[in-house]
Amino acid sequence: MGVADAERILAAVRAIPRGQVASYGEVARRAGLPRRARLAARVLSANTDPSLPWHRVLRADGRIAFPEGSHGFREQAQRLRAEGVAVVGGRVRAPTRQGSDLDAELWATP
DNA sequence: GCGGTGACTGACA
DNA sequence: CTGTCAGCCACCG
Repeated sequence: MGVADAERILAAVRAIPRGQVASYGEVARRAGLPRRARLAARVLSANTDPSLPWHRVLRADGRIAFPEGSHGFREQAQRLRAEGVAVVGGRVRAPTRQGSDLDAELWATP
């Protein structure tokens, strides 16, 4: 593994549009590294680039990965809300079936 | 080398 | 809805 993998993961994170989110697993998959969700998490924890939209990355179930109440948790929730993403109880509004049709791709948020 | 530890996941109970 | 559990893999003592 190496810098190349980390770079691809960072690129995948930077590719998440404003107001949208993706899971660690998805980020890894888009980086060409399927099943490497943990690596994606590691890369983010090691990241120093302040311009990286790390807050758009969540767990597969839509919950924020940090423990509730922690600094990271609060900052991520705040950053998400700042760009219009609804965060309720540490979790991003999931793609509830009844909505339109194909919002299963990425979770856009009103 | 070995065991513990995560910004993780999908399957199953 | 909550909880386990087996995979997962880089890192660290």
